[in-house]
Amino acid sequence: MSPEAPHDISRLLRARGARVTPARLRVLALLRASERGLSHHDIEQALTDGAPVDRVTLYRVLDWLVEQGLAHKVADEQRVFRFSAAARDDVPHGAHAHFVCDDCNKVFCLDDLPPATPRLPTGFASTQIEFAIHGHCAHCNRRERHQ
Amino acid sequence: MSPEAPHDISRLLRARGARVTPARLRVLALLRASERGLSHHDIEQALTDGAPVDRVTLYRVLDWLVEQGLAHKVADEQRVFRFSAAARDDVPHGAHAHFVCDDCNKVFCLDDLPPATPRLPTGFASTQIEFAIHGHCAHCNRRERHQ
DNA sequence: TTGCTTTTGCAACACAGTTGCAAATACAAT
DNA sequence: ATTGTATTTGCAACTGTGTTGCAAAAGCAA
Repeated sequence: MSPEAPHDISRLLRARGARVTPARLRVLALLRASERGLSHHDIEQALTDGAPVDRVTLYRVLDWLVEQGLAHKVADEQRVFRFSAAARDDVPHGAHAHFVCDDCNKVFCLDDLPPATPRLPTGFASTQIEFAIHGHCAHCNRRERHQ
Repeated sequence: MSPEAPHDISRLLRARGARVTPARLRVLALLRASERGLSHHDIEQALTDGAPVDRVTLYRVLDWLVEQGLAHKVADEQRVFRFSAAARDDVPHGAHAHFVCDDCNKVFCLDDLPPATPRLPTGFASTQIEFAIHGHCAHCNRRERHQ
């Protein structure tokens, strides 16, 4: 993962008509540089440069990033939310399947997977389909084999 | 769902060399009679017959049932554990398909759903497929229409 | 009934995440 | 640059789910 200049991230935020704040810059940069899905706690620990970010602010920044489609939010096995940066040109969510690596907790978008709408019981109406495949990603598979 | 006699459940527990207690009987009977996954809170509410079950006891009974292979434990999107009775002849893992009502937040099991294993990028390995359809259930749809 | 082991109930705790609100600040308009 | 304003932040207190330790109660076998 090549490190990105703060300016790039800044432009990314501005392009969404959003305010560019240090917290958003730092958190998104961190997510984009990370090989793994990070928990709130992980991120709090990792943000050692500059002023410490308030717990609540961090929660809000993370939720905002998810809302903006810039990050993914998935609950891990210990039912703790883990966040990872979304792919650059991300399609609106619900339109594609996700791959969740149970080793590094990263979320990969599988754009070319059309989740076929199945038949539902009478009276049920579907608004969104969530399709997540769990397993081990290529990177973690490779690392596993070398041990 | 045909209701089961307490005696049947009792035999089921005894067959595992386990002690038959009221809490275990009532909780397992409830899970077996329910069509959807139940949260700890749901179960606490539902156990109106007889003496109220202690919070902690309920947690322990549920974990014990899971440990015994008599129940499944899954964290939902709101990171709350939901429990459901295990099928008699247990289907291979990863075949779970759910409908999540975004109004009442209940989870329905969709038995007859084809979880076709899709093709993954090279190096990726799938262990479990999570397929959740979000929308409005029949009950909430009806209620919505009457307002 | 006795005796031993498992299970229960209680109180207190741990931890992730949330809410309300006043102070700070990004940014646009002057 | 200065000002005005809506957004964002930081703090404190709170919610809800799940856990731990331990003494009392209950299941079950002899």
